[in-house]
Amino acid sequence: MSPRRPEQWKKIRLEKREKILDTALELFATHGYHGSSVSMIARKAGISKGLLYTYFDNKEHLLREVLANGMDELIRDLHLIPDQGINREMLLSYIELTFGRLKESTRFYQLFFSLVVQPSVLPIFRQQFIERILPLMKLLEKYFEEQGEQDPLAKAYLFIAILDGVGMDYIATGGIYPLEKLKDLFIHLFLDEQPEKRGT
Amino acid sequence: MSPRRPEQWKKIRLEKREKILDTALELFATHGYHGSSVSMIARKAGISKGLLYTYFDNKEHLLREVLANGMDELIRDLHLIPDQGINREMLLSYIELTFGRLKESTRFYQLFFSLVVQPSVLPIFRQQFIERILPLMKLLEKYFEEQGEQDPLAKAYLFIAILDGVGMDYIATGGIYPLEKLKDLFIHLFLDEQPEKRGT
Amino acid sequence: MSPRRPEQWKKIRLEKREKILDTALELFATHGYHGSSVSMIARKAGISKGLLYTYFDNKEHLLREVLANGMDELIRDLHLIPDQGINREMLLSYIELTFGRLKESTRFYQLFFSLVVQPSVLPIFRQQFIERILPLMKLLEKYFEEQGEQDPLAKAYLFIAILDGVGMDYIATGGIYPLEKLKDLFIHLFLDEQPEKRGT
Amino acid sequence: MSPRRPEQWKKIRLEKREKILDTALELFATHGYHGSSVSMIARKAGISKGLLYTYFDNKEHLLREVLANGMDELIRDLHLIPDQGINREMLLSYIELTFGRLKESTRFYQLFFSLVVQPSVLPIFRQQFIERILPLMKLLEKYFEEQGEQDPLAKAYLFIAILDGVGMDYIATGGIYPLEKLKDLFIHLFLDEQPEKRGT
DNA sequence: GATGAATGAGATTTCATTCAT
DNA sequence: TATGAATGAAATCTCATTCAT
Repeated sequence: MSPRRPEQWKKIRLEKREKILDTALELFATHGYHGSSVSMIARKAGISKGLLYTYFDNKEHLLREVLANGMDELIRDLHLIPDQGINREMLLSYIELTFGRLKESTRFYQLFFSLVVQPSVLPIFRQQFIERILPLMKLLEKYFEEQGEQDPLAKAYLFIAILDGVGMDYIATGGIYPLEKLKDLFIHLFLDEQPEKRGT
Repeated sequence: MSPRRPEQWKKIRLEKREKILDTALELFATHGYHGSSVSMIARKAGISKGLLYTYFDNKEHLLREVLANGMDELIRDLHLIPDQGINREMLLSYIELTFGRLKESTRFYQLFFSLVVQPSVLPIFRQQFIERILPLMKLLEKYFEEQGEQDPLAKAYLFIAILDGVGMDYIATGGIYPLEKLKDLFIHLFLDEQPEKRGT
Repeated sequence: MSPRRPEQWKKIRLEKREKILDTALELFATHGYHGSSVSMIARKAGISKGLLYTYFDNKEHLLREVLANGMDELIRDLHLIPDQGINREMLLSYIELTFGRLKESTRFYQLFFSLVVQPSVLPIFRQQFIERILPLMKLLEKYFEEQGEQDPLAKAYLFIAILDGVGMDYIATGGIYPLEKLKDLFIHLFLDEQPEKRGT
Repeated sequence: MSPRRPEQWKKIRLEKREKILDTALELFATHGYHGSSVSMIARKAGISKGLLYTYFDNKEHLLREVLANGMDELIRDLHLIPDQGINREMLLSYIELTFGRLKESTRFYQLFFSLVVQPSVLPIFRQQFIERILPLMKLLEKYFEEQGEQDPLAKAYLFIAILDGVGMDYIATGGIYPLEKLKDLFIHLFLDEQPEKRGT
């Protein structure tokens, strides 16, 4: 056997790392962090426990990496620049992307929600989450303000709540959930409605 | 000395049982089922591990009882009779009650959501949950149909999604969440709107 | 309710004590000493754990009493006086009684055998047992010597071994064991045979 | 450094497994199944409790393996083929081997007897035991029939009873038991006797 | 006399982590 | 790099015994 060149080694390591992260995501998402043992993860990933510990310092670090990994994927191509404000088109594309990601990365959303609901598992997580969502809230508030909403902040909260609620219900019910319909209804609700007509 | 009378024993047991259930709910909700040890629960409830096992056969049974207990409280006074259909007033009262319960029984909602998202912890739970929510869905669909909605089922899904999303966000953010505002917005959205005006 | 007279109390206590001993015998015999919990015994005897401890100091004492009780029953009417030697008639009656006791007190034999085989459970027991069986051995040896046996001690050992073996097999196989036949064969073997004819 | 080769791992595991089985046999035999804790076994075998569970799924499985192991040893070289019947020579060799095994594998016999007497510990065991002894009974019955015995089945029962009784007494009394003498007497009883002379 | 709640020690079992090879 | 044996702490659960009433 010829010795592998450095970049080959690197590639192998990266692939194996990815494999571990995927497996860990799946197990953490379905059984929870405390409900998934390192042995289970290693076995399902097809490696030894010992090797896993050369990739990740410990179980908590593994969880952090799983989260970081998933977050990166989640916000890929999702460029909402806080300073510039958003328009109707940008919001539409944001919604489309978010619903798409929900389908692609269901597992990650599942883990995500479980950690949001149960923050004691990884205390820093909730803080990070709030920090990340605040800029979005600001943008939404500004957008709804420009649209002439009476209470733009509340509307922003509602926007987020629906995204979260649809996500949770989609995860809870699985394939039978009418995700597309909900998306259309959602878009209709936030983009087509003419708020100035309300109350007249 | 005379032994305690049966009703004395009963009272003692009932009170202690309640205490254990409360403690377990709190810990299961914040740390998750696997993240809460029986020792923790016993210590926090001020009793020995051994005694806990005279009240509940095992940890899983304790969880089931916690759930059953919470469910009972959740649906107390919430009489939606499937056969008769619902009107505006009944829906309003349902919403008011649900938002109220969210505030009163936040802990239970937290546990509830975590189990919905992570069904492997207690597999029967998801099934039970779906069975319980189906009648409500039917009622909502019928109501929205009578209101002249184009897609009443989707609207019903949206209704549930918002409740879930608001609940989750309220739990995730704690006291700072503008629950009352969201309730008003929610009521406005589903009860005040005149759908026949849409698109005109 | 009129207060019970002292002898009534005494009678009640004695009966309850008997009930506990019976229950303990049954459980110790079937599940073993370590396999039978005090709770099980109390529940099956229809009393509370606390009461049991007013009758017996602790679990080991209970076992001792069970053994003493059973032993008394076992050797009732079985008068083999070491000094006087035994004759054919006495031996026959001893065999008859022993086989009869095996049927009556199967449970006790079961416990007995289990303790003989596993002496660490109650260390004193083996010693007591050996002390009790030695006089019988002496009598048997003397009897077989008088019968002209070549090796009377070995014959005595065989005598005991068959009793033990039949007892064990009877317990192991239950009702289907042909105890009567074995008794006849046994009697024939030790009482009918004319040893002086052997080898001629 | 290179990892251990598979056969090295295998050898290590096999040896340690044997060590655990030996220790478990000794403790189960002397203190009984319920009387021997996993901690005791692990400590005596010189390993941690945790490691024991990588070798055996649980305590009951350990007991089963101990039994299977011992059974294999017990019946090694003991070929009694049911179809062909047995002759005097084969029976003699069977007796010799059995008495030999009693000496070699005293511990196993001890465990064996305790489980026969107390079947609730491992319910399947008694059934297995009966199934294994039935063929032997059949062979013995046929042999004694050919020898002209009046009641060959009873004689077969007696044969087994003596083996069991001698075994039990040997275990109960330890080194002082005259095993060899009993063997000679046993052989004399079943192989030298001329049954046709009886009753004349 | 009688109850059964209560305990603490210890039982069985699991698991994150380390280590020799 | 990779293995899986090995550990010790901690998890779930049991049980002999005590105690207030």
